[in-house]
Amino acid sequence: MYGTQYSNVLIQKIESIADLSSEEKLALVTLPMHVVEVAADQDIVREGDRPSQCCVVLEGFVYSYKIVADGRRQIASLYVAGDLPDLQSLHLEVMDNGIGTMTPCKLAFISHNALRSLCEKNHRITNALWRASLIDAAIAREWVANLGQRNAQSRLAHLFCEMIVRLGVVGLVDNLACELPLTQSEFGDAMGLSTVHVNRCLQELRGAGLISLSNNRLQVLDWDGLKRIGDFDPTFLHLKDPKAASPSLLPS
Amino acid sequence: MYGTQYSNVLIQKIESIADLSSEEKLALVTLPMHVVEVAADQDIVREGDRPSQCCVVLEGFVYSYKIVADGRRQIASLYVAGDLPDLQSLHLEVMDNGIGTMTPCKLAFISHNALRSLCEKNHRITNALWRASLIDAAIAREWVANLGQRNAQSRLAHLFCEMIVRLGVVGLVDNLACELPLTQSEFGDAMGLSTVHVNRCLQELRGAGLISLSNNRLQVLDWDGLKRIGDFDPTFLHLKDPKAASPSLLPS
DNA sequence: CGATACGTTGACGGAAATCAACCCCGGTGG
DNA sequence: CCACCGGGGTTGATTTCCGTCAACGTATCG
Repeated sequence: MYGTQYSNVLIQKIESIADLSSEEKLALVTLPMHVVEVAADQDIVREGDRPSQCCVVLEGFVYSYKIVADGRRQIASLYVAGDLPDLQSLHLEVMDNGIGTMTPCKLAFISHNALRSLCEKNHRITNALWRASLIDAAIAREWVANLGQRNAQSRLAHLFCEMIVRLGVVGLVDNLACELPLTQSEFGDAMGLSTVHVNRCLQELRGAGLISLSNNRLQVLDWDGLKRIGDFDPTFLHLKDPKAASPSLLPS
Repeated sequence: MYGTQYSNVLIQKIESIADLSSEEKLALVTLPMHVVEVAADQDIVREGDRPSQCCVVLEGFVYSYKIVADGRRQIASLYVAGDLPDLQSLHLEVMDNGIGTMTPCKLAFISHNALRSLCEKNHRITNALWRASLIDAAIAREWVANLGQRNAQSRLAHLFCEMIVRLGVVGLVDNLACELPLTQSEFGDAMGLSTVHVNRCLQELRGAGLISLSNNRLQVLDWDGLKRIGDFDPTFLHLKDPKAASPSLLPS
């Protein structure tokens, strides 16, 4: 089965970070992929697994996580439409983190073999995928700075800015608003905070007129203010088009 | 100038994570590189730079960092002999972090052009370098978990374990001891802790008989104990040889 | 010799965790 | 139909880990 009808989201994502010729787009579109619908709160791969395929998020929210000694969970990154949560498995045999769905998801699976042979034929696609994995790493480094140096309010503001920009790239932001279906406990696991403290910080952000957040929906009310509180600089997302990093300037 | 006499450290590092044929090793050894000695506490590249070359650490300690709003610094990773601290610049135009020396260093610079043309000629080298950058990302994710979920003592213990394994791979560990020339303030910037608290935690780790640390030298006294306190699992380093991840079992 | 960097110690304060309720709401099943 | 339940959100009281401030010791170096 070919996932042609879904491939636009992958293409759109790759094109936001690299240039593709029309033949390259065709090569990506005709990649054999296997589209699957997965319910919420399911593991896609687990720590220790040795996947033989990579997964593309077509719809829904996916996250990667690590469990530490006392059972606490750290969410290490969030993945949205167009992202490749386990691209690393193409070159790292065993998974050092788990990957799961936060919401019902539509996922496309592409075998390592198909990806590898495409990469051998086309350096520019190799480079684009390599670049995608480097951006993933850049996001992880930004999270290190976020967790290591910023206070709770700032961390959450930074995360909201990141998600607005990343979701904007794939057309999931309208007028500074987007779906963001994380529970407060999941925000806590992502930002290294307790649920209770997340709740209080959200109230402060709401009270300051920066955001509204309810029913899994984020609405940014003051983009510049939120950026300032979150100390957000979109450089680390390495978008080709810098305008995409200033969602408040984009037409909707 | 060819850096043949230094290339063994790069080869050794790449071989610890991927297989190389002798032609591939030759290709790496004959890569045109420019060897430079740099004093301690110098920036190699700064946030916002657009490098045209990548740097290989031959000797010394290098780190990457980010400065956040109020001037605080987060050290995002440490790099030792064999590491490529700014490999990302091969595919990401502008640096989103700075890179600096902690000690006097010997560095080899390789132009992006040379690296790119080598990659075009040889997929296996491309894949090995890609793999190196994915391991970098895996380390960053592990740091996210470290900063987000572990307490101060545990974070430091985890860092010590990581450095023992990574330095062991390039032959810089003898009998569970290595150079680790970070000041307590630098440990703090790396682990998101204040200098004072680093100091107190180090005393606890020393008091518990797990390590001794002085004069820029780390001696692990109880590897299993340190691993336990640090909740350390070397999977995330993705070494080819699992024995290298258990330094206490290795002959010295 | 003073200057400076690094390490150490004590006192104090604060950000965030923990503990424990309680509310609201949608689902479900007796 | 309504009682019950569980998940998510909210709140207050209390605790704890860690940061900040400030002082002091020690070693190195120009």
